[in-house]
Amino acid sequence: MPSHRHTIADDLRTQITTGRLKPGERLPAETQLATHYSVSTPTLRNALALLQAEGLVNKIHGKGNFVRHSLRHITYLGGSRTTLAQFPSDPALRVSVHTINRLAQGHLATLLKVSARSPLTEFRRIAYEGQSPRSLTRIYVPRDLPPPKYEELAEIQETVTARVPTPEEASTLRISPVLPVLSITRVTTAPTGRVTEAALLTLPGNRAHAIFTTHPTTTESRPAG
Amino acid sequence: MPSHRHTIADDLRTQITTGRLKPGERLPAETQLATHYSVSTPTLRNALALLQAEGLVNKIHGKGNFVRHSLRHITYLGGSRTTLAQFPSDPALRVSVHTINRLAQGHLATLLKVSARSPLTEFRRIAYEGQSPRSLTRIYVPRDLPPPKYEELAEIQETVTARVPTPEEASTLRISPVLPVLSITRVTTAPTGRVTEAALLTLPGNRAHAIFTTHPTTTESRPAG
DNA sequence: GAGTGGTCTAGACCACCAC
DNA sequence: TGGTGGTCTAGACCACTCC
Repeated sequence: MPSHRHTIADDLRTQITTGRLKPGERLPAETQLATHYSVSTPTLRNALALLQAEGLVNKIHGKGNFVRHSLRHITYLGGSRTTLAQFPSDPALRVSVHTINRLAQGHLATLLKVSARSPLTEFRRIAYEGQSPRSLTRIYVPRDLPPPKYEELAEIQETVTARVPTPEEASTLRISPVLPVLSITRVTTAPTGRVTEAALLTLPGNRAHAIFTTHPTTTESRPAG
Repeated sequence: MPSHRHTIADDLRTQITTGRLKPGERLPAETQLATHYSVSTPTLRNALALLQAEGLVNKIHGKGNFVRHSLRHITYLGGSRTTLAQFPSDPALRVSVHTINRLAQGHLATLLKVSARSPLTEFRRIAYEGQSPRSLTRIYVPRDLPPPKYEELAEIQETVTARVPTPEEASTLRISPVLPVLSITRVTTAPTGRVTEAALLTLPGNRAHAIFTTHPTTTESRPAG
């Protein structure tokens, strides 16, 4: 016997995938849906939570539940030499940037190999596709370093994990707190050994992947095409 | 103002990470915890759901909530030339392997660039630390190919995603169905262009990360900006 | 201000596990 | 059989968005 929320989720999922509910369309209010399915509002919300975790429904506080536009899949290309100036290099995206001056501390200081309380600049970028946020990037650069010259990058190291978003990330990306996110920490090092930049990317797991390509034997480096 | 469930989760998380609650220990019953924190049982259960998603707590129906044993962190090193013979190269781990003969189909055929119904060998490996499974690897090789020579690998491509485990993966790895997993698809290609091997790794997100290191060569062109 | 979702309460009943 | 978690009810009040 499937639980109520699953039968409700199945019904709504069918309506979405068959196109009876169209992308961008607002679902009836949760109270109305609860009445329609003869369940309490928490139960109906649990059903919607399933669809959110699948990325089918986008819930906006104060506005309603919307059928997601099928967003383009996000492909993060590992090892690319772009830096903060070009980072989300897709011109089709709208990007907001906040710049914050702050001091290194804790994990961040370790990552950048600087001492605690040394000055940093933080760039907090959110990329939007239409109205939907699709990625959050926090970039940290030591403020006492000259802008890096890309020809002189010695190493790019990317660390990838899967986790649940922090409450802040969940609200920023408008995703469910239980939707896994792909978290990429990208540290670039100059030949001098100094870390020129650390970037923390958070991508919704249901529509993002990261690709890393290695050519072990040959030294030829062809751009991917 | 943080919500109740977060403050409760924070408190329990502190008790777990500081060792006041020890690995394997059973937490008080949910009704008792709800009384202790002066919240309703649904609210307390929401708090526990957060800890479950973080992998700190293991919930067993009819028995209780248990503090997870902390296992060693899993580091997946990207771009390594090891193949199925050496894959989880840690000798401290116990590894079980099942070998299955099967036919390519669907996504798997695409991945291996072979036609549907062409013969494959599947190696299904589970690595254990003590009694706890820690990783699941499924390796597929075309059966009509000679064993690859590692000197002749032309390309290793790794695709990384974050998602919730399939029910089968959750039970195999003994993790919560809502705990994110790091999923790595690793495809190796010979100079001939043939795919020699595809490996699907599933790692519990809360104790695994993947590291990719790139050393840009000076022959690469600077990205347009 | 009207309507929406976010969170929470204080229970209820059922399903699973061990004794 | 007793204790545990799984699911659900029928509300309540707060926070956000838009007009």
